[in-house]
Amino acid sequence: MNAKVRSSGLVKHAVDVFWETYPPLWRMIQAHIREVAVKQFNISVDQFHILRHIRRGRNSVSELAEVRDISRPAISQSVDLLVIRGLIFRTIDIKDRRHIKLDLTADGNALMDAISGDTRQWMVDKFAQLSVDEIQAFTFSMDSFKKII
Amino acid sequence: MNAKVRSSGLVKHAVDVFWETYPPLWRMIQAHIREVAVKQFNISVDQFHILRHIRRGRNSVSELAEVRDISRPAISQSVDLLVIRGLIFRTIDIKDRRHIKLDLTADGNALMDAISGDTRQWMVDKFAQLSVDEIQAFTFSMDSFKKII
DNA sequence: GTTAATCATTAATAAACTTAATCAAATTCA
DNA sequence: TGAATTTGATTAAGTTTATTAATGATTAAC
Repeated sequence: MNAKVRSSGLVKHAVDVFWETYPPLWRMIQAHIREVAVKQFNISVDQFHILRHIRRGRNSVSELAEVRDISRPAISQSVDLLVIRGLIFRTIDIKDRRHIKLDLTADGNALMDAISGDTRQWMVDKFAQLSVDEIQAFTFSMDSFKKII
Repeated sequence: MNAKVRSSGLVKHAVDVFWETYPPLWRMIQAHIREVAVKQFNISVDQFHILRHIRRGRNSVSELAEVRDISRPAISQSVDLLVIRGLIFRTIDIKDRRHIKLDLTADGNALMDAISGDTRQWMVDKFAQLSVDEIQAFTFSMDSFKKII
């Protein structure tokens, strides 16, 4: 068996393991966010993610649509709701009046601080159940994935 | 700095890295599935996941609702569509006539073979861009996550 | 300067989800 | 036993959230 065949089996196995673990872990985290965001703050998980992206600097409808992989009108509608709820606000770019910049209001930031803080602590508690080796392997491999995203 | 503090920083960093990589990677894979499933076979990504779970043995409405974290009526409706499309079929359990087992038809299996095969190959190609160390770290860490799911 | 492209939105509609109610079957227990 | 409860699935009605097509406003291209 040569190196090519060995590494090929390695990759196939990695893909199998991916499907066993990756989706359920993501679902578990989404469920926790739903618990906090919906039950305590009455915003949907999708709205949470939109706020999260805006906070990280994806502050236009087009960028949000691209990063969330849904249509611009859909984002526009969600943004509208978040504006009405006083969590974000729009500002027209003077340089190019087609661009509308989105930013979190003080309320929006406070809400995100609360949800992110809660979720983060919950995740830290979860991750803390793993060994140092396991954490390091996770961090290392996640970093490596940035190359192929 | 003692071990506790070091490992705490380690965990916090892992959570940060998680948010940088995990959601975009998942979105990228979902986008690929959408490309194949929707464009070539005209089923939604959610329908693909339902078929995937049925194929893996989650063959009741309740199990699917639990694993997908949505209501049973929602699953029931999706299942109905998949039955109409001839991709799955229902069988009543003789032992307990409340239970209705779901299974893929020959068409359903063929469709899943096509989509899974395509997606799997695409993922293998993606993963193959990583080094052996990186793949092994990923597999190791994903395996370790099974403990906390 | 007219045409084309870009960014965001509105309008109309469709898909997918929710809760509440219903039905059928099995289980519990007074 | 048999009445009440539980369980699994579905139906019904209504809400949310997405889509496509069309519109408005602004900028870029030729």
